[in-house]
Amino acid sequence: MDIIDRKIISLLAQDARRSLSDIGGAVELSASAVNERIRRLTTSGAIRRTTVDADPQALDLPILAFVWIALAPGADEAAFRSYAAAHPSIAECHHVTGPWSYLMKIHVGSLAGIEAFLADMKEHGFLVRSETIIALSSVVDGPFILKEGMV
Amino acid sequence: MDIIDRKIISLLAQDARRSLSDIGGAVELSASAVNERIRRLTTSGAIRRTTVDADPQALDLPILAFVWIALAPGADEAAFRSYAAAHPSIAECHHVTGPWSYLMKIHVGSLAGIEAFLADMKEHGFLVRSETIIALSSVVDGPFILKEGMV
DNA sequence: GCGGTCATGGATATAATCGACCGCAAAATC
DNA sequence: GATTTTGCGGTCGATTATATCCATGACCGC
Repeated sequence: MDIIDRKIISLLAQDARRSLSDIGGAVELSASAVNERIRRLTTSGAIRRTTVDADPQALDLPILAFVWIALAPGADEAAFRSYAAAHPSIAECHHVTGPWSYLMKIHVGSLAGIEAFLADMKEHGFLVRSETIIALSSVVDGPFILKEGMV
Repeated sequence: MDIIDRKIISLLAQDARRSLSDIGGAVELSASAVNERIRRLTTSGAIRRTTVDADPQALDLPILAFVWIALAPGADEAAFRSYAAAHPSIAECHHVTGPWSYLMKIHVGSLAGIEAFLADMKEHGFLVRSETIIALSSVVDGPFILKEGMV
């Protein structure tokens, strides 16, 4: 993982469809060498995957919200984790410091979608208390990766 | 934007390097048709870009934190926005509801990096008050896109 | 029936992949 | 300390796979 690898990752981050020879030109290496480096970065896990950043608006998911939750006492943490992993609306879910247990980032179609989301978690017995913060606008937007179950 | 377009986006989200004929097989369309759909999705903006999801650990940015900030009264919002957009550590920055002005997601190399980050914002005159939440672990991890200035 | 939209299939251009070979630098040996 | 060995990472050219383009044809709504 040298400076060239970083440069390659940075270039791919901007546009993963650039050709190997194009990238090679940018880092002064042959296409083959770049290919080999990308292969190594991928197998070592430094590059986790190549993906597409979609527009949530175009997919009818205009609402971005952050949900803090306190897990119900005695809740099955493992069950919660697989629930969160499989849930199509949950883009991220982090165990965090501070007064709450988890912070989740969710994409939904409407405010009703937030209500349904919270109700579903309550039904599953995970939720005792939560706080929802809605993003009004995004100065710097993270990529939106469509989850499998969301189709 | 029909169900096939969504399926294509979903397939690309999992692995943007799949071949057109491969995707064509999955959605029962020819490679050409898939190519044309992807072209349309890209020009219409439904697909914003193809990118690579990197491992922050591999890039020596093991710490993920969320920072709430209250913008200094009378601070130049436009200046703050361009500062945030250009800042290499800021993966996301959202204007949000609730008691704080902005919620930011940042990747740094160490706890000292958080301190430096906050100090820099204070120096720029944006910050009056902030609260930092550190992610201990991630149940569902968002993609990490290496920002240009981070190389 | 007509125009527009979208898919097909084959031809062509472009790009990725593979294999043989080379050079440098570090480790091992004399 | 000099020399050989070894392994990593590179280049180049050949091969294969893939994307792109184009002409044609089916389907749908008007």
